[in-house]
Amino acid sequence: MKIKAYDISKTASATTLIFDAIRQAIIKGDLAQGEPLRQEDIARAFNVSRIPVREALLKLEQHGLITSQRYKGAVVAGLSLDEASEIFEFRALLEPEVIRRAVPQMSPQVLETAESCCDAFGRADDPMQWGDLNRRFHTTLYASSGLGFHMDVLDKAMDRIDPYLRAQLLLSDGMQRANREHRMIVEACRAGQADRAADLTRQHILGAQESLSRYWQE
Amino acid sequence: MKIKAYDISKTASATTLIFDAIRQAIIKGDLAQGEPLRQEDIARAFNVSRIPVREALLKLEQHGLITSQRYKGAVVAGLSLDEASEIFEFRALLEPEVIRRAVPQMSPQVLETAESCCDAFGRADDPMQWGDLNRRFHTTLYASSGLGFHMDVLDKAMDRIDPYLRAQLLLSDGMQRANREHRMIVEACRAGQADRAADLTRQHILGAQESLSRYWQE
DNA sequence: GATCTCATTATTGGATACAATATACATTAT
DNA sequence: ATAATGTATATTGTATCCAATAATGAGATC
Repeated sequence: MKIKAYDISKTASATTLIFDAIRQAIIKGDLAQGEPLRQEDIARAFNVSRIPVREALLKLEQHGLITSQRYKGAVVAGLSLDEASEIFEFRALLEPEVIRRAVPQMSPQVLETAESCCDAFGRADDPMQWGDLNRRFHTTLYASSGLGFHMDVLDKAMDRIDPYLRAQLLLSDGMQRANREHRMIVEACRAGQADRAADLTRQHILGAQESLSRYWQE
Repeated sequence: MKIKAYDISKTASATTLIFDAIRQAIIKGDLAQGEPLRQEDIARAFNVSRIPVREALLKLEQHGLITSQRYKGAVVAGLSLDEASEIFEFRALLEPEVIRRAVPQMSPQVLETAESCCDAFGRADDPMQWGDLNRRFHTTLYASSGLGFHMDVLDKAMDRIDPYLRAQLLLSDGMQRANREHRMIVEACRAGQADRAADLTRQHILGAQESLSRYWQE
């Protein structure tokens, strides 16, 4: 079983815990696309019945992380390069607006956290951490925007594309460039330059997309 | 094969049917915000057990149409003016891009369908039909874009805001103006003017938002 | 009268059992 | 041998039952 199965606690519903565990496994690439997810197997792994498992799978399907067919079960969703590109473009459209709104609201504490992500990002040598820190960097800045709905759909978009983003970070200068661009974005935020932060964010995303697209065909 | 095999409604699961029914009820305003949704009641209404009902409620929660608390149940989600405005702005950001991509791909048939929506819109006197036709008008045009992810999140945004959009159509010149603007959008599409269609769409949405905001305050 | 237990009830979360469907394999007919 | 058909098995969908929790109300205490 490739899913990390915690023993269920009472604080959160079983459904939520199972959802989180499988989501992590997919995002980190532990579960490859197309991998089937059998209700019974998952239920055994978590020491629960199939009911909460089914509800977790339903949530995963809504997030686009799995696809399921009636009476046939669920598999980890695949993503073609075209679909990945579409989601990159979606992010490139949305995130500049989000950060533009966030900049005027950013507390020093938020900027501090973002910079600590940059520092840790530069020091980390575990490729898996890069993905986590990259994601935390962006969500930290965006949180100040106060935009609930935008963030909801953005989270979904990031979930969907996360494995590809991690792959992009592993490319020759992927991590180096991401680090450079992150620091420029923070700088613009600290200076209160919302438009510049928005523009840098847009280029940051489109750059990652292009980088991934180039290296895709080999 | 001479026998035409209609698919009995076995194709859809009970969960799906319940989800659709409740979604419609919320979108059309039959269920007011804050209205509690008891699993047992719904199960009786559909002659099923609570299991498919719970799964339908989960999907509705993912769509943002209801909110639920552990051991306390679900209620129809509310939406403040601020939240509604955010979603209008979200749509204003996304839909111009979607239609811009759709215009070059539109078949004559699609344009025909869109115009038939306009005609029916003008003739209809039932306010409830306006909302349906308005929605169908937009989704018809957008379908040509081939953007799967964009449409997914857009559907969610439209679901969320639909009751407010219907309210806006009921305002003094809401329906008249919508009709006018719809025809201008179709015209641009037919002429292959993607940028113009995008711009008109943006103004169409922001106009509806402003109209609703003004009315809201008095 | 107000408020604080504490039992009662209503409602949701989850487990078990059964029904519906798909898949894999064996069997038969051509 | 190949395609069609029947059977067994695996897997999902749903119903029924029990457990955990929240809402309700009656009586006790001040």
